[in-house]
Amino acid sequence: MLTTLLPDTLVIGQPLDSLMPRTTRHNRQESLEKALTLFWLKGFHATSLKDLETTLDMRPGSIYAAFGSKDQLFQEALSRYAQRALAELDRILWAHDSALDGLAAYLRQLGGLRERELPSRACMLVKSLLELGDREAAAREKADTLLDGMEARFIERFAAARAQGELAPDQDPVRLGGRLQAEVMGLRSYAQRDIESDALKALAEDMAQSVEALRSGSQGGRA
Amino acid sequence: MLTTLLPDTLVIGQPLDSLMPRTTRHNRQESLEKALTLFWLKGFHATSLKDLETTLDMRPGSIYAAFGSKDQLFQEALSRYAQRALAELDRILWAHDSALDGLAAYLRQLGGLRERELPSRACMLVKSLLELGDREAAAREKADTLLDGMEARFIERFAAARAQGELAPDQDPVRLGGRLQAEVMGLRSYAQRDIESDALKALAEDMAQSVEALRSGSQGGRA
DNA sequence: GATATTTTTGAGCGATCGCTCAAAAAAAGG
DNA sequence: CCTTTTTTTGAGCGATCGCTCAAAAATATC
Repeated sequence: MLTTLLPDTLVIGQPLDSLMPRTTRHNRQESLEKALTLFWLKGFHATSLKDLETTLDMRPGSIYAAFGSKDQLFQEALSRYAQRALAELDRILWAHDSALDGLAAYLRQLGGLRERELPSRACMLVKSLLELGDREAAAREKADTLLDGMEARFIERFAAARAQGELAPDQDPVRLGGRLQAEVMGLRSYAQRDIESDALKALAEDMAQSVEALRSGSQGGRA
Repeated sequence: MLTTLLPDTLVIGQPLDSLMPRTTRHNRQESLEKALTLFWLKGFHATSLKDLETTLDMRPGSIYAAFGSKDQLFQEALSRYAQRALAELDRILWAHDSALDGLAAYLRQLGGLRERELPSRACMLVKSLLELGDREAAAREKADTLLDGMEARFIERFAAARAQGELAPDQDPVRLGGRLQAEVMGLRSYAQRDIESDALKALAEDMAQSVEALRSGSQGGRA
């Protein structure tokens, strides 16, 4: 067996090949989805590498080759979660001509949380915000940033409503957006409690009506 | 083990020498307070026995002799937390003749959360509700029960407001109480975010005004 | 002081934690 | 087929987890 001590040719990189993903046993997106489900359900600390190995059907080496570390995998899951949540929010908002109607519809839909089969009724971003400490500062800040993105969407919708005359000019979209964000956080945390489905629906309905009551010329009030 | 059946606080008078606790190096109440601070700050899973040993300045054996297990200690801390939170709530409510004013004052005071030095701005009961899983079901249910106690206080206040004519007869105290509970949960979770103190004050003010707007004859609306 | 009882200590248990890396297996190129 | 390169495996690392218990120290009773 002959071996060359030196490379016979200097190979310039082949960018096209390097961009072509070789077929792997595990689909990265599918693995990330499974990890997301697990992290959303159990939280960061209560999810062990053993749990991930079982759920992803991957051995530790493969997980680390694909995602780097438990912390990095968690952060990717957070981003994926926020991306889907934002898409869902947009889907509902776009289905309504009125910005206020869209926001109210989003709240009402949250009233059905107890019927849906989800890893958790609470928001994964809020769970992370409350669970993570200084040792996971990067992930916590990421959750905060992603929440900011959702709040920005609320603010944009209130601003649009005001521009269209739906909302009185003296209403502050930033303030309303923050309030709505806090209400959604509260509603979804409340949904995590051991309550009747009807109670959650009533709560969501009340919050939705509060948003609708902002409409100019409305009689207002928290009916 | 017998000692756990004995009262941990001295009762005035000394009628029963056999029930008099012997002087111990560690005060149980003080230890519990320290544990509460740690659990509130870091959560259940992120708080290790090593952390508790350091903070309480107790060796594992002493901790287990005094509190049974990490889980039991956590549950005692939860109860202590709720007891103090409820006392604080009552203190504010009692300072106002009007039930609605009392509730509004409670909300406004939460707007100052970022100035206060606390283990966490978020509610420990909510943190626990979102963090704990089936393996800590007992503690999670305890958190849920304690939250129910706070909500009952809100409902009672709204009922009192209605009885006094502050609130319109068609308003449902149960529904209003649930809504207020969700708003407080949301406000305090929002306070955990990386926001300006003024933004939190504005949010609390808006929520307080919503409660005040419930007053009969008020023009209502989410100003 | 002597004895009985309670409290505290701290070494260390078995289990699990997140993670590494040399070797094996699989896929791509010739 | 053989060679090269990438992916996957899985035993096992050092650290830490919650926790136990015999011994030591401290306190109460006589």
